[in-house]
Amino acid sequence: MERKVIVIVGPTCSGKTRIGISLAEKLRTEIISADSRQVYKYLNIGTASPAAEELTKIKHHFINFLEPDEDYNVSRFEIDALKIIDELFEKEKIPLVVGGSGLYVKALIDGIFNLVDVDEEYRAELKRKRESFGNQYLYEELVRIDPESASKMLPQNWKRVMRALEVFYITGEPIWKFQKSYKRNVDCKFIQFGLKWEREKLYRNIERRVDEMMTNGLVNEVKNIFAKGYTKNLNALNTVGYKEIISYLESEITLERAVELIKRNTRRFAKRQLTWFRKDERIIWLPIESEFDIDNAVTSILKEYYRN
RNA sequence: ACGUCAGUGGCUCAAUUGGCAGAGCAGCGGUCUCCAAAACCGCAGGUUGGGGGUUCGAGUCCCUCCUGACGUG
Repeated sequence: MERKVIVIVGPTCSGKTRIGISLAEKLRTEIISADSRQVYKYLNIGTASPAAEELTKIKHHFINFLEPDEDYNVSRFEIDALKIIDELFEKEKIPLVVGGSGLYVKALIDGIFNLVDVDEEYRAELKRKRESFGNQYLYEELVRIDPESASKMLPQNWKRVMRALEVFYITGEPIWKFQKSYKRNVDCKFIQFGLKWEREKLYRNIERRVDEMMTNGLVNEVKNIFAKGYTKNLNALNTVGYKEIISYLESEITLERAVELIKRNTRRFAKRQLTWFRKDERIIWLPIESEFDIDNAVTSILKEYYRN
């Protein structure tokens, strides 16, 4: 059997979940989710995770499989997802990847250099340094050890600066060497499909969905997460829909304002996703005008898949 | 009708004594090799309600008209 993988990408609220499930049913296969937030348990409403009944109908990988305080990252995703892909091929199923986390999808398709495990202690140290001395301090440290990478970043972008420092600390080599030399060989062909909506329609979908999240009890979902003992500074909760509700629960903003912000931040997020995916010329874009086209998209994907 | 206040980008507002019309939000574009729904960067947008006047120079002062809010009749 030829090792071809179907990948569905697109911004939030574009109908990936629905198309994915519909395709999975037709192909009698399973879904590999490439979503950095749906990986967490208890974050369902706010991440628009597939509904419980959908999850029982179709097997989904990487949804609700981590506690909110567990660490996860792209590199682990690449390794884990490749393993699932192999397993599916062995069962003679067509792997179906569905997701909106651009970097996750990219890592799966093109690979990402995989260093030793993250050094949590050093990360904490960098965090402390930033808190006491500021971005500029960290940046200057990077300029000293890896001026080439430093020249490509700004001091304000502390996450990148920290990552570069971290890589140097662990390996003794500048990060750009790994970025440049990395090559992966996987005997798999990935066919990517992107769901393309008119911007205005997409934004309308977003607004409608945020309203739905509220009526479905997003506030309670957040309260329940706290009730389980999790704290607000978890990466899992640094997520659109959650951070705003947390601000509301801490009386920093009104509920109305929180909803407004969720809508705004989701729009911005969608825009960033579009910027990311637009760059990838391998994506086959499927124009979608309305909900009805979602079914047509499934047909197009199947046709394209078997044509290849 | 008279009086008072206001009118500046799509929205909310800045702009010393008259001295280069600015900011936030919204919008748009971009960056991205393990916290990525994260973390960043950039761009555009204005005949300052219209018209006239004073002045080297007007968002700002004067006149007039328009619009809106409030007050009095």
